[in-house]
Amino acid sequence: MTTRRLGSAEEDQLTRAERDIGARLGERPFDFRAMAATSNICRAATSIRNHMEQRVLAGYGLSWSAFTVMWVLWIWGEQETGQVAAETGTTKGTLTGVLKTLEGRRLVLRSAHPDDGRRVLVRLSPRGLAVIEEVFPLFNAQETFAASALEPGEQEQLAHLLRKLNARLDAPNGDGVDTGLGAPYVRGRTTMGPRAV
Amino acid sequence: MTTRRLGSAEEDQLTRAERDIGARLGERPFDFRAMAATSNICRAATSIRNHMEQRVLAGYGLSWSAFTVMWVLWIWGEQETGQVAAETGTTKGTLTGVLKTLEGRRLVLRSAHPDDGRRVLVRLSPRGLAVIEEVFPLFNAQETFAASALEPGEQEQLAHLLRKLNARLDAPNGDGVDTGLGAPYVRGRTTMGPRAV
DNA sequence: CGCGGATCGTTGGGGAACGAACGATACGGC
DNA sequence: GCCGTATCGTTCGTTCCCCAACGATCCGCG
Repeated sequence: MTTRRLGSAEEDQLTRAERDIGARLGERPFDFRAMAATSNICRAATSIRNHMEQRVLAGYGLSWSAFTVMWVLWIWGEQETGQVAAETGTTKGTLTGVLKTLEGRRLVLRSAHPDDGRRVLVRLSPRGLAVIEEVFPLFNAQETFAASALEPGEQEQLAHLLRKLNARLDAPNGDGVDTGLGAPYVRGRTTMGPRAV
Repeated sequence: MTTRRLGSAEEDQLTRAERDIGARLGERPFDFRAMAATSNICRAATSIRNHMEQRVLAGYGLSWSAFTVMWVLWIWGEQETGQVAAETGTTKGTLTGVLKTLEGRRLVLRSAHPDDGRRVLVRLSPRGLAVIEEVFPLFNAQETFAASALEPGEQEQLAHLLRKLNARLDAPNGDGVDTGLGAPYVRGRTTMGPRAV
């Protein structure tokens, strides 16, 4: 093994992919520390989400987005749809569709804003409340399973490091219009911008 | 506003969302440690991916999946499409579409397997090689930016913790058919072969 | 050989998500 | 009071992705 740029102390812990990458790119001046951190974040998030969708949410016919919306309404109560969109990390247009689905299944209720005719308030229906109160314990149990690879102190340290990283990414360029309350289980975008090349 | 700068002391603390969650669910016997770890992973991954798509990939008209495929071909060279699908974490069907797009843009080349008529080999075209060699340094520079919220030692520790967590999630039930080489920037769900549920 | 089962890549349908454009509503300058 | 501007939620068109079939190909066994 001829990799030397990567951390030599804990090479035993590197994944096979990371070793191959070091062998392929090790001579180039890349930031392998940052690469290891960010790529493992992406990988972990994908694994967690797949795990949850398959083990918990599929049994209730809930998409990740739908679960996230219900979670936000559960924690913070009735809200305007714009706030929910910001907190769940989706666009307003997407949220309209998600809410339509949830409303069709009688899990959420829409109501007009008392003072502002443009706004719409959303809240969990009694049935939606029952669902999230049943689903989330299962969800949390799977979180426990995933985190059980780490000691409690390690779990806290992981969260601590990620919070610092998130603080940097959430507000990179000014303007205090941050993503709202910062709901944890955010959902990401998928599209790209203009076509080039 | 840029004037609203949180002191580093506060950044150690929980996010506003986490405090609200504690206020809302604190009385219930949930695993808040695991919740903090997993939810911050999801949040960080979303932020990273959005950041990369907007700052780097959009300028080249590359989707995250397309970038991941090109990255795999860059590191591991010519491969069968099935291997690429497994390593990038997409289904075979999705990969067909991605490869069709990339082939239409002359970034990858398909060729028949010499021995097995069912299989198809994929590799980067010279133009695709030029693109990934131009894009990845920019990508890595943004990784550096994201990770700059942490000290080098913290970056390594973060990667270390995530590797342990990934190891647990990647092979929970040993049907042995792991996800291949374990490409870092995985996307979507890994092709789940048999019906597990 | 020849046939049945297994494996591979492709296809088509449906769901999710984004961005841009649209009507409806609220607010402020005149 | 009125009209231009801003904001809010919805709709529309596109892109992306998963999944369940499907045809093509390979392999083992009689």
